[in-house]
Amino acid sequence: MDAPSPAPADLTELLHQRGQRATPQRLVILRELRHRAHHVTADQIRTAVAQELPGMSAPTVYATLDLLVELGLARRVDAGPGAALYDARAEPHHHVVCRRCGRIDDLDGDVDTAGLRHTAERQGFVPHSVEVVITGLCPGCAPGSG
Amino acid sequence: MDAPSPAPADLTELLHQRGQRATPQRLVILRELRHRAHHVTADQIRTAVAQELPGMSAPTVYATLDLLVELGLARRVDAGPGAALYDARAEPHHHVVCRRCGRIDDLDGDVDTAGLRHTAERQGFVPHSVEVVITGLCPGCAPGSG
DNA sequence: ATTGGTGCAAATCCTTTGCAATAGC
DNA sequence: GCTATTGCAAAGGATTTGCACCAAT
Repeated sequence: MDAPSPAPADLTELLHQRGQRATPQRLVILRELRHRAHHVTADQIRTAVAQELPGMSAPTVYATLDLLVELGLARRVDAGPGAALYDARAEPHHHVVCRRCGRIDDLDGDVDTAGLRHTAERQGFVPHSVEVVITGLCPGCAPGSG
Repeated sequence: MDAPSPAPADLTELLHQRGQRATPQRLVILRELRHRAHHVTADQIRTAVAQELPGMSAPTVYATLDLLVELGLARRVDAGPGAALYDARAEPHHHVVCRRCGRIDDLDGDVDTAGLRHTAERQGFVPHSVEVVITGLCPGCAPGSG
């Protein structure tokens, strides 16, 4: 199948390879990100990990999330105004955003990202990740549902 | 110099149908948006139209862009941190973002948005627009290009 | 011991809000 | 004339920066 969620130990190794340090903050943030099935904001991460590591600062959260994205262990999703979202789901997946209530859900199903990547390559780009965001009305906000 | 592109008169009519007013600010912003081949930030719009309508305020620009998006005449693209982008290109198109220099280009080619919309519908969503953003390295930043 | 990382607080940037004056209908 | 819309200024929220202390290697 697909990747069986690499253990957080990988992060330690990855960091050491780059001459960086495996701090508790980094390990805990990645674990929390993986523990969550869905996308979270930087602030939600901060709140969530406060139980394990009280006093973690916002700059640390942002820096760590950026680092995880750079390492390819997390994805950043910009879906409209407000805070950016992060997730560490192993399988590729995309999102639907309700433009009325702001709700964000996963879009399951097969997306031809290979084709999209190929198109980008033809333009000289080296694709790294593909984000698909569908804007519309969620079941709760769609007319005729309430 | 004048606009051979679709007449802004459409906007006037659309607004009147909704009991709203066709102000010069709205007409000029839409024309400017259509005149530009690419995506622009709200602030770039403000700078650009300053020649025609000096003193246009930021709130007006944001409100107008929101309105145009709501009317389906413009699209908002969230591609990473920083300011949101807007464009009024008629044909569906998507974007590639360089994660090193931040450059944003159009991704040309056929994207199966119909399939994506259908997938969203199966989840009970009413899709409005589909955004595809590919992150990676642009030709200038890719290794081996210079 | 070294130096990368963290926390604090303030700064910065983007966007929205409140209200009086203006201009479109 | 009625009221939507504008402009001003300031607030609001998300993210980043500078610097001193601490902790991972």
